Amino acid sequence: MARQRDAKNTASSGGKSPRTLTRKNNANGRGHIRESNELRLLQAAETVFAERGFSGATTAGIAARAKLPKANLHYYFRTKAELYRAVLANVLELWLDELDRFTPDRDPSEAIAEYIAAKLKWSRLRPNASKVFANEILHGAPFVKPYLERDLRRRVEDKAGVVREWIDQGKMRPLDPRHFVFQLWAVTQHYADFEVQVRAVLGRRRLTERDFADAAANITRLILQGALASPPSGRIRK
Amino acid sequence: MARQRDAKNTASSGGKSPRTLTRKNNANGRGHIRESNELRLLQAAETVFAERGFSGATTAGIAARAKLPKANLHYYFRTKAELYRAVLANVLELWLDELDRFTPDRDPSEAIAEYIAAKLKWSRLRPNASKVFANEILHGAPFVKPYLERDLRRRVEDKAGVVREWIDQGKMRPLDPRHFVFQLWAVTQHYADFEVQVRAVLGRRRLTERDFADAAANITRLILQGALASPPSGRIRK
DNA sequence: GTCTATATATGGATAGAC
DNA sequence: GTCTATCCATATATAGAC
Repeated sequence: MARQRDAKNTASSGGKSPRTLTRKNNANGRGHIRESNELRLLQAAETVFAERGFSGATTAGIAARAKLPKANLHYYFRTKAELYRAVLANVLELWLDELDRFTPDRDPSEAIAEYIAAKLKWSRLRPNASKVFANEILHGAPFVKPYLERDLRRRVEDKAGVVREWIDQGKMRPLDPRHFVFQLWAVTQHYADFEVQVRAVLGRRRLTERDFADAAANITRLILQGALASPPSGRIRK
Repeated sequence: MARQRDAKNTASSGGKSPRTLTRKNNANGRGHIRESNELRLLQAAETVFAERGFSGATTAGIAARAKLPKANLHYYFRTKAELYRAVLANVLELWLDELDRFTPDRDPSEAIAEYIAAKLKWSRLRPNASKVFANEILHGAPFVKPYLERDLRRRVEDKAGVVREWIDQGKMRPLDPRHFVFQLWAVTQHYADFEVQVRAVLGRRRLTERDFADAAANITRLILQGALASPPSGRIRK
């Protein structure tokens, strides 16, 4: 019983666990402690899971980074796996809606450019979120496989339909929409997931905003030139 | 310091460790046992490190998969880290020379298409090698950072020079050569590293040769259309 | 609701028999 | 050169005092 806590309630939604209602955390504004502690743990966990992976991360390490005693962590999140799930849920929520810009009525060049910019923005602002997800997928998606096979698949199918419409309208070159989405994901997330390598090659101690601007410009040009029906060349335009 | 064994000696080069020379492993053809055992351990390790990461992998698990007792593993590779280094060295060797097709005199469209095909081939044939490397980078490259900062950086600088020449010759659009290389890496390695996600979205139980052929076709078209100076449109050609 | 102290498990590494 | 038995460190999780 009271041992089962929902991973989702930590994902910034307001869903309080029953236990929260016990003492001093209602109308008058209490429950701050729980909320702020959970948030600190989630942030710490995002960093540590990104740096060390699931197995490499230790609850002691996460707690230390959050500046809370280890037992406290286990009070808020019963197991390491539960905390990990909560972190993953955050990442998915972060990315989920960015593909929504793909609608048949929009200009593909605009929608695609915006999507690239948005994903790169997350790679810059939340590299650890991206890394945790990458690590999860890399190792066979033991936690999020069902999500990939249901929700993500549908979502991509859906947006693939939009891309097909763009192609039919003569706005894009003929291409496989699903592979196209893979390519968008790959090039944008690369700057978070392979950050160390990017830094090494560019000779940077840290990636600057400028570097990300360069990346955005290069990616956008490459993708748009590569995928859009070239306006100057004499393609059929309805 | 005698504790440090060179990672490279295990990487299929003939460099035998001193200990190898003790009993029955020279001219007359012995040392088979060692060679075959090391090979089996390396293959098992590649799989297990790919599936679980460095911390998640256990020497017991690797030994079990290689069908050798755990102590045997520690006989051939003193520590888990040493075995891991050997696996990494294999991957690097695998990829190292593929960029060599980039030479100023070659046609960029050919060289680039070949490079994409080669990297995709490795993603198909040795996905675990790619995953081990991705995992290493993801977690800050604790083992290969020096390699990235010296060898890899120089190599990319070198090939960036070639791309610049191609641009100057009017064969490619103006773009940042280093980011261009990142994009090649990202889209090709994606099919190994994010394989589970690709499978989920495509609804495959396994990726087929056909899937890789589709990926190759889509990537090649996108990149070539995106990066090459378009012959039909009226760009300046020296 | 917080934290110290600890039970229990697991894994890396090695000693020492064969 | 091989492998069983074991040492020791570390990690998850919880009991129980505050």
